[in-house]
Amino acid sequence: MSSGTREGRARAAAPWPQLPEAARQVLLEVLIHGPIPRAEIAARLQVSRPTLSRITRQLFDDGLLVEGGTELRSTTGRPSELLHVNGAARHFFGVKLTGDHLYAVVTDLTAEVVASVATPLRSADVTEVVGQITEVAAALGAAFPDLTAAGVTLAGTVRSGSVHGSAYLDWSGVPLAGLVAEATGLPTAVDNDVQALTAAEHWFGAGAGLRSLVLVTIGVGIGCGLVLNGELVEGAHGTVGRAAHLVVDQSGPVCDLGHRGCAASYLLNAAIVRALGAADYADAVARARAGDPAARRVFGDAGFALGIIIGTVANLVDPQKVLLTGDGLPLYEVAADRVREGIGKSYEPDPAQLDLDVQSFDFGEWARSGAALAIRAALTGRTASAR
Amino acid sequence: MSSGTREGRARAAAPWPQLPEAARQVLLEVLIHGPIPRAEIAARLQVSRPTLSRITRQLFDDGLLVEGGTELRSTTGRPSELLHVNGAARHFFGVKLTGDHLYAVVTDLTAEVVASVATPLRSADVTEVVGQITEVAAALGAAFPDLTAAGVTLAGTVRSGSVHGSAYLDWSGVPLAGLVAEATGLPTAVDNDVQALTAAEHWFGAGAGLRSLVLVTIGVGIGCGLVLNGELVEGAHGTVGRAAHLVVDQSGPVCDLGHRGCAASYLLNAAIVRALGAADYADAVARARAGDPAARRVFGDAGFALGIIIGTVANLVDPQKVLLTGDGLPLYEVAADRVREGIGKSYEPDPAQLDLDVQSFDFGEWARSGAALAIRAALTGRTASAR
DNA sequence: CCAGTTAGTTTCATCACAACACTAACGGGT
DNA sequence: ACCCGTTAGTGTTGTGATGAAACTAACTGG
Repeated sequence: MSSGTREGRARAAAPWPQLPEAARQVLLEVLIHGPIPRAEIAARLQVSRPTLSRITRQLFDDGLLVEGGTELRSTTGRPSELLHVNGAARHFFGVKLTGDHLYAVVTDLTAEVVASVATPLRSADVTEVVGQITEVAAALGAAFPDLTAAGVTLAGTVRSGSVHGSAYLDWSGVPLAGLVAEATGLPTAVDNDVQALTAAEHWFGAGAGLRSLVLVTIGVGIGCGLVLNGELVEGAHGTVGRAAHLVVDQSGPVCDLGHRGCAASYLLNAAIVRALGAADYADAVARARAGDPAARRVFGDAGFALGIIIGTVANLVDPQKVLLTGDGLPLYEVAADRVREGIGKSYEPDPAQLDLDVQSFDFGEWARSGAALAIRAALTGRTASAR
Repeated sequence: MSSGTREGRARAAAPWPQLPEAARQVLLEVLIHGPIPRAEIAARLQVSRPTLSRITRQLFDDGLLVEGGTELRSTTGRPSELLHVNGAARHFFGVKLTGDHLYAVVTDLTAEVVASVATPLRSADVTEVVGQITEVAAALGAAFPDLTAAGVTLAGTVRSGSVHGSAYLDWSGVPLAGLVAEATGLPTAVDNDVQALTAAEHWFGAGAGLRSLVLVTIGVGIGCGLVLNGELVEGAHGTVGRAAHLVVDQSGPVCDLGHRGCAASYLLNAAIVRALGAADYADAVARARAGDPAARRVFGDAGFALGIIIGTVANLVDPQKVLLTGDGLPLYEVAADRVREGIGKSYEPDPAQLDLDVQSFDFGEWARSGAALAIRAALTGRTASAR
């Protein structure tokens, strides 16, 4: 049995070149900091230029890096050649599972989406879902024979590739990474969706390369991810980023957990829909945009609660930047002033030092962050799959 | 001017041997994990035994490491020799400043206090305070000619050795590390007191070697420090760990910032004294211990607020351990059940996974954590002083 | 007292690295 | 147009750190 998994890994790992640690670091640097001259990489990684030359040559030979364009870093002298990641060199498979749907994408090495699919889940049974993932991987992957790794994200508690509790799928103790790796033959990483999105933003998004970062997602759920000291905070028990039930106003509505006036009771899409008696979230947003006073009040209060969350988390970890995203983002359009008010009420330092960055969102982001997870695992050598 | 500071650093850095990076890592490992066999260090640092031998020999020659005792790691074979840090090899100077007092200690390399002093501050003027620190360093250091480095802690915002805002001393933009380094001739590190205490607990205390850790201090102020991914979280603007003003109950008392029912309004020593009309905190504690119903209620509410803070922070960062300490610790003795209640109310995962560790406290800890800061700076090479 | 086992050290070949020296590519002055 | 100064990038080579292998040391149990 153990030899079986070992073979599985060997077979799967084959398409990914055995990069030495130094080469991985260089590739990562180019990935995160975009087109970048050699000199800057050498400075960042504290290596000499000859060493960097040797490493980049290897990466050129592997087709992972290409040169393109030049940049004058000073008024005189020879211009630098800029290094780019050759995205097309490898492709990755990303999946987001919800309670009833499967969203899948194929991205290139720069996490650019090149194909995507969304289908309803046939069943919530683990084996069925793994089977369906495998089918989608085969279908999408047909055009990309160089699929290198897979990443699966879902809402819930994930510890080292095993799902230990999921809000929408009633799974517990499911070694999903191993199962998907075995079924697809791809090294597979599995993580919580918000964690994966945080990592994706930190490597490929608005938070690229920052030392610290807070990501807040709003929508069907409320999520929070942290990057501190340049690393994703993983949590000792896989339950990092619980910020949904902060107390906002005890005379408020009641949430699912029975808290009166917690952030979730104002902020969740479902809470907004319920408070307005709207048909769905889109309807509620439409009413707020049309100027309906009740809708504006409900969205305003939700915005205030969001501000409290942002301010509270920022108080605690003092990040360089706070990213806000999620399918509930229309809330911010409608009630940005109330969000600011909530931040002002809770954030203790000078509000000017809080850099809030609102990132547009579509549902494909979740699946893309699965692919980003796969890229991350491949590059850090943590093939969280078959271990 | 710049040559002056450079000379200052060169003069001061002399007593600390120029340890190569690898040797520093080994020394650190022994410091944090106590008496430890070679094999374990080699495994942790991923180096071969020959390499480790070479490094330890260097450290023996420098007098920083000693062998002592043996340990049988298996039933058969030669026993391992345990490595200890030779604490007496170096001494460090630690200072805590309050608004009106100066607390100073000398510790050895293992952060064991070997001498201590407390004196009133003659003045809150920067130059005066630096002068007084220098006097105390000279007096205490007379018995320890091998003083290697100094560390100063105080409440307030500290960024790279400069004090940018202090609650009790009205300083702003004071390059304290540089000033003390110049006056004492010792490489000097300066940091926020709670940050320093967190670092001290992480290296020398109950959180030694943990990957993640939350420290909550209660007393005159409320502080919170974070260690995540094995590193102290420093904060992008030096304002990490603001947790004092979390909303607990909006029908509660009002704090200094005008918040109604925030944690600080219940929890600060001053708030408890005020609520009870007590003479001082000791009086309030005595009344609660004697069973006075009003006192028990006030302390109980404070305990509940403390529980909310602990639960909220633990929700967010999911630490391996939460350490509780500070001069307000009698509160926990009196109202442990209400603290647990507050945690239960706010902490979302299974409360059993929250490992709360209450650490006894005396005021010398603050100064000791200054020395720990100095040790940390010396060992990580970050002489935060003269830069 | 010897075999078996693990700890620690010495020796030595290997390898990665940075210093050095060189070529390449650019702007600007004459 | 051409040279010069400047910076980017690349071979070459000596140095130094490392781990594999072999060896010695220290212990237990038969």
